[in-house]
Amino acid sequence: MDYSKTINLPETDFPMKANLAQREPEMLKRWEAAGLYTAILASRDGAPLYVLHDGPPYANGNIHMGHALNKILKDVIVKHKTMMGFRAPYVPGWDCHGLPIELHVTRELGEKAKELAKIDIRRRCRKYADKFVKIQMAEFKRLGVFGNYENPYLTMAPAYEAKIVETFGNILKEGFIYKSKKPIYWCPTCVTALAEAEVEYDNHTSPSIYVKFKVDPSSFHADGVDAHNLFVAIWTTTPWTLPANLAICFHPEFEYSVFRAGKEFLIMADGLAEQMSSITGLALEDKRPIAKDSIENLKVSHPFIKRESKVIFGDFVTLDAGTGIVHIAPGHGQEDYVVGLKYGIDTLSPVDDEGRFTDEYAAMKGENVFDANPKIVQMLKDTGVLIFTNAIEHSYPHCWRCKKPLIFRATEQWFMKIDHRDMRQTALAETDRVVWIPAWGAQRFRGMVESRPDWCLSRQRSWGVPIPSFRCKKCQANLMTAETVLHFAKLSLTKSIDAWYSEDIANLVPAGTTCSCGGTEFEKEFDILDVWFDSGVSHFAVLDEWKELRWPSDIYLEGSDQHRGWFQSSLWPAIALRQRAPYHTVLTHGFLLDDKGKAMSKSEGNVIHPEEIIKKYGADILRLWVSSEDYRNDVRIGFEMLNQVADSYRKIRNTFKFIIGNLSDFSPDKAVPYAQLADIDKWMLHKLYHLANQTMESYEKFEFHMVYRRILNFCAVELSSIYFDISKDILYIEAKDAPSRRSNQTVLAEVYHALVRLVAPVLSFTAEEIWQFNKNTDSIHQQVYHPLRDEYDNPAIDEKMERLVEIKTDALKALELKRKAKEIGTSLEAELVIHAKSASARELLAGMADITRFFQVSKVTLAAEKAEGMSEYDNSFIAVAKSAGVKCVRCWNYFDRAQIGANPDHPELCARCTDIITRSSHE
RNA sequence: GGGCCUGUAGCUCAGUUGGCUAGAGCGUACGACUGAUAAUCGUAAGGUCGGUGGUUCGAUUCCACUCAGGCCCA
Repeated sequence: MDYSKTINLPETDFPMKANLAQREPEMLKRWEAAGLYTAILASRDGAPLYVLHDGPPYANGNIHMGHALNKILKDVIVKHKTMMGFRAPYVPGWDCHGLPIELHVTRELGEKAKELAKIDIRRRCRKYADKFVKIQMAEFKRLGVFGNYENPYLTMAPAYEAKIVETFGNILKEGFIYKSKKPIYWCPTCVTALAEAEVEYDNHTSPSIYVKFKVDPSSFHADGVDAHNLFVAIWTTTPWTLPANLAICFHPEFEYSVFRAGKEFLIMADGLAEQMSSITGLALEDKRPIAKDSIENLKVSHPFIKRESKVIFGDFVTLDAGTGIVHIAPGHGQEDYVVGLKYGIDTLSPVDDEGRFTDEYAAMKGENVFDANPKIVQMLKDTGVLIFTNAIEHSYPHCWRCKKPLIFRATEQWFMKIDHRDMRQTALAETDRVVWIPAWGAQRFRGMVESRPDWCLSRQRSWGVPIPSFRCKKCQANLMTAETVLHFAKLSLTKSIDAWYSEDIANLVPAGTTCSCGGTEFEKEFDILDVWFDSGVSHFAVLDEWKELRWPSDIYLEGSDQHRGWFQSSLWPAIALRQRAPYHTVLTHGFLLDDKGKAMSKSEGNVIHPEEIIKKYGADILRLWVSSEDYRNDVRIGFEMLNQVADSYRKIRNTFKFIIGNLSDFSPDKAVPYAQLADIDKWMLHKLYHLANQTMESYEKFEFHMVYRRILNFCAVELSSIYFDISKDILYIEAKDAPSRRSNQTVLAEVYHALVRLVAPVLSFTAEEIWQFNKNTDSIHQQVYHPLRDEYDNPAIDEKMERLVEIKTDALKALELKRKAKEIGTSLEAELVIHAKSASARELLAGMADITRFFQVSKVTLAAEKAEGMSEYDNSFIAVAKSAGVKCVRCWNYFDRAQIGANPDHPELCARCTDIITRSSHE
């Protein structure tokens, strides 16, 4: 007779094969149709709020793995907090203004771009950004990231733009904004400022000159040195910047000496003397080291303009070329500018928009700086301060558009003052108050806050929020007050920000605005705000404005590059206006690298796209992968890892399938009270209790890789390998409603309810699939974590089971030997004789009710002493023998012949199976 | 060149204040089962804890240097 129909095999249509690539999009449709995000928030009405404020990705291009990592992490946090019972809204945002988009648009337009008005460029940029917001939104949704996609925040939305202007106005009102000069890349041909990204490096031939700066004889004394013939030697490839020279810069740690060159004496770095000699042919003799304090005391004058050149120090000076002393023109070089700020040196830049000298260098007024180079060299020669000249070819910045060489030139820019009203101090205090994860973020951030210079807020571009400053036509004075800015902010709300470009200036300033000179006619200026300011005020524009949110946020979560970026650009406006940081916690993740630990780049050809992974594996695998990595460091990705994660996924999925299948005839009313459960059931609940607590704790600490680890281990070891394997003898074999079977099912149901929720923040699709498979009408994501009763916590049982599992481990080794010897196949064919080493373990074994089931053998004999034929293992002595008994064809256990077939109707069954069969056939 | 960070089995991660033969899961090999079956179970083999030097009775854990890699500056 075929008894296989009489056993309770797991029964379920829950598919083993996930087929995520197909099933997930269907799930997304259902979620969307059900308005799930809104429903989840509604289900948390009145609950405590948890605000994760989204850092806006740039609306340009498709998303990459970095985006996927970032958004999935955010989503896991939001879903976890929701499971914890919080109301955790998530408003995604996009950064829409800025150079990359403007460049894209203008490059596409080509020559036509020059003819288009700013407002037309802006219109095209807006359209372009809009397109990618939509694309990225769809991509984020596909990852299973829940959020308010109906009403996201866009930095180019009218209300947001108005908020940017308003915030700028408020900060101006508090006295943080000032205008000053700063050097930037400038194309004299196109008459425009250029951003770093628009600069192309190409070879260019420049004059290479060594120039001497005269030292005031009263400032230096040394035996054998004629102080009246003493010079500091410098080297430069831009003679035209010499009229703007205001200082010479030494390295604070290099060795410098006075060298005799004929009748003259030159000061330069020891390390470059030889190189200079060989280039210039100048013999440098009688080296006399010169100490740093002597250098500090030097008074040096400009080579051809009657003024002092200040002696300063900077560690950007190198020994690669030149003299080890750098000529400093703060108006014409980045390093010059920075070191100039430090020493309080003026930012002189006597060059106009077309690259011609101005009144400030009257001697060559109107002369193009590149044309002026040879003239300056000639003049240096005539004045007798030129040591040497030739030409060199080197890499030099060029304009991407006209391909002509660029200059670095100081222009008027708007700045936000950092050291105003103790803002830096307040920022540092706030830095200490914020929780940084990982902790080293605090140090890194602190260092940046301590040293950051004033924030240059203005850009000479088209695609951004205009700085509404204007000029008096009469006296040319610059006019911009809090009143005029706030007036425009209001106006932009009704008329759109583009009014700055389209409307007459008279309509944009408050009525009656008058310049101090009495002028009432104005003209607009067209600088825009740094896009970092746009996103930096998102906490005002979003947290204050969306009714479901609150200022400040609980957490910001971005890549660690944002320590310098968004975390800071968000901090300063917040400190300036509210004296506190807009976040309580700042969590950072590392960068995505390829499987060898190298950065991903197109040129390396090692880029993996999220789309690729979703197509091949599904979003849940990608999400599970994210959770498997310790994202606080850089994370590597490769197909080996993804395959591993896919294997883990299958383990978890099959665990659920097994549970579901074995619960097919179970309902809560059939549950068995805790007190009546068998030890192993209680043990399982104990393990579950701790798994749940530890998993939730790991979520709380944002250690998702520990969540992954714990759950996977639990599924593989506690459940699959131990509990399920042992329980099958009850679940399959016993009568459907046998108390032991109902006990198992009670435990399985608890495991199910706890586990499906614990897994949901990560495996969002699969958890929902499981949940809805079980005829639930709501979403798993509306649930809270399954509460487990404290009575499940049972350390005594745990201790006991631990000891028993140790013995079972021994037994498995013993059985494996027999299997290797081809004496047995399944362990049920074997019998064990066990003598545990410790008395306590012997006692435990003796007290076991289901010892053969636990060891999964047909017979266990407990020996009082170690006996002949036993082998030693870690915790016991064990002998294994092939059972001499007969197999019950139903339960597959082996019994003495006498115990089989007592009932003639069932000659091949053991007593237990006979009993089960006969009783069920009477029903 | 500077600031910060990372480097434990093939992979992903654990390793409490320095102290027993450095752990886990996965993968791999071999095997069992065929009543979780494109599943499940078992056993086993894998590590000079990036390298060198130092402190210490003793270091994966502390210090210095170094190599490789990352982020941010210059």
